[in-house]
Amino acid sequence: MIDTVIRRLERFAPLSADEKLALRNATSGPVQRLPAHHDLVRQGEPPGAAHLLLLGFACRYCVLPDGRRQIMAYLIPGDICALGACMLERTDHSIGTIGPVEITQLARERLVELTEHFPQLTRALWRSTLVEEATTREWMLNVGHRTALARTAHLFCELFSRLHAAGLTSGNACELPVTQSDLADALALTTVHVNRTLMEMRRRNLITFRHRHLTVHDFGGLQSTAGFAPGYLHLNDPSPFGAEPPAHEGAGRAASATDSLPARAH
Amino acid sequence: MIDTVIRRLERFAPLSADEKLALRNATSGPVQRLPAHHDLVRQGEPPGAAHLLLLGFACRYCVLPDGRRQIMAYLIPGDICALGACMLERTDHSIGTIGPVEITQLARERLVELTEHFPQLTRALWRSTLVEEATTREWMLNVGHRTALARTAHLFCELFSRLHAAGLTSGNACELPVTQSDLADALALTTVHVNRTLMEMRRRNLITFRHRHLTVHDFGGLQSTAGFAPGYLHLNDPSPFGAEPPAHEGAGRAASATDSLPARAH
DNA sequence: CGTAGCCTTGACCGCCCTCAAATTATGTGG
DNA sequence: CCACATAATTTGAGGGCGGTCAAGGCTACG
Repeated sequence: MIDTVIRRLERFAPLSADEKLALRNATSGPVQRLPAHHDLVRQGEPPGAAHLLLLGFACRYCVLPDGRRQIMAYLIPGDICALGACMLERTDHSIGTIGPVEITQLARERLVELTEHFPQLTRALWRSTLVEEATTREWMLNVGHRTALARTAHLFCELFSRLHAAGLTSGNACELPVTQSDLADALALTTVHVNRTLMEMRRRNLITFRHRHLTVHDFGGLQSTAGFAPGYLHLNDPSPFGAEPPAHEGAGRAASATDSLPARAH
Repeated sequence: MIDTVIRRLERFAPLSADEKLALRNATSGPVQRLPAHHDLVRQGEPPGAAHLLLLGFACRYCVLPDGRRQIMAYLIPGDICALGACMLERTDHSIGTIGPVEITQLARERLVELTEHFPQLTRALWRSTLVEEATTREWMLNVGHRTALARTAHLFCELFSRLHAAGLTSGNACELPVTQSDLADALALTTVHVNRTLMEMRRRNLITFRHRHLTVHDFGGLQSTAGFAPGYLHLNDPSPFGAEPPAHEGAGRAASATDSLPARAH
């Protein structure tokens, strides 16, 4: 798994052998198993350590005074959780597991050491947090401007693309260990409406999502209903289904030609 | 102005004399005046340079295929525009002026040099982008979960606090050179509804916003209608109006005791 | 086999959008 | 300094997307 992380970081900056070794050493601690709904970092507390997520899903979230939860990012295997939080003195959000997960710690002091000695590695890590920020901005577009259908489609496009890049898809399907309620919290919708939207998406033969298992029937259709342009993910990977000009590319929405996504699985 | 920037960066990491000097030199270029609605960075293009904003307002924004604009951040004097964009190969958003501005450039090569030689400065810059990200997350809460009234109040709380920290307020008032349409694009509302909301806020004697001039009549009330907790801004400055326990601090919303905001001006 | 969490469906309602038009600033050339 | 054009603000009427409340069915797991 650490190889996946290094490969991803090297897209952001070339790493020397020393830097790779240092990163390996920093993440070579014991593997911890954690249950579902367990907080790695809690809002308002000083950050403990960062964590490399090996298995399972986690999320960055906030809880509002009235108890509603907003999920601000999904974290998938290969992601470093709480890297940003770890660089600040006080965290303004929580990071928690969704289902059971496996992680390995990346101690805060080690991280500070790394950033003091290795400028290229630092740049790579910085850039990876910038991509997270770009994703957050895209989510802001999602909750602010898109209809429930487009919004949900967009989330599925993003997750499927990221899981594909991480090698966690098989064909046009993948495991997505989240409940409809987790989706609702990420989409700023109610579970009731997420359910209706999922029904509608199945009716349109875009996707089916059952038993925490996602099948994409028509990625092109999904993409165009979402207005999904994957550039912000900075994946640079071959897209899940080949190549096709991204749909809905009107004024200003930019997408590089190399990472467009295709119309139809099978 | 550069002193303001350095002071802010020093809250994130202690800077050596060398680092401060290098930063001064990097931003000592000629002052440029730019008109309103001028793009500094354009969505999809490789980033040119970063810019230190000296006077006037700018914003980070995206334009959706249907022409709607989402403003994702307001940039005020003392902010470094496009720092994040400059660290990535391709920008996924635009940065444009709102009214006329004065800026000074920070060339990309200089920025790369700085980050290669000065780890503390790099950390400070990194952290400043992390605070931007935290602000983006807060905006996501805004557009996703708050009513038009709370949403607008939240934006005013944030802007007033930031302007206060930058020394750009006078008493309970400040210049806010944005139109209702600019507010609408930031709040994911229509101008029509922003107008109605501003009316309502004046009726409640919270604020008046006329002729690009904001007067805060009741910051405490504004804060509590917004559910505003300023921790995410990492200002560490004395709050605009003194001290008071933040309102609406229910489950999970954390705020440090040092940066709460007060009930009433005068 | 029982229980708790998760999913599904229906009826009703409210916040904010849409469309349209009037009124008031802002700015520019004469 | 005024005439005019353009931008910005204000107000009204009506409609739709998604929320709320409520109840029933399904699935997983001990």
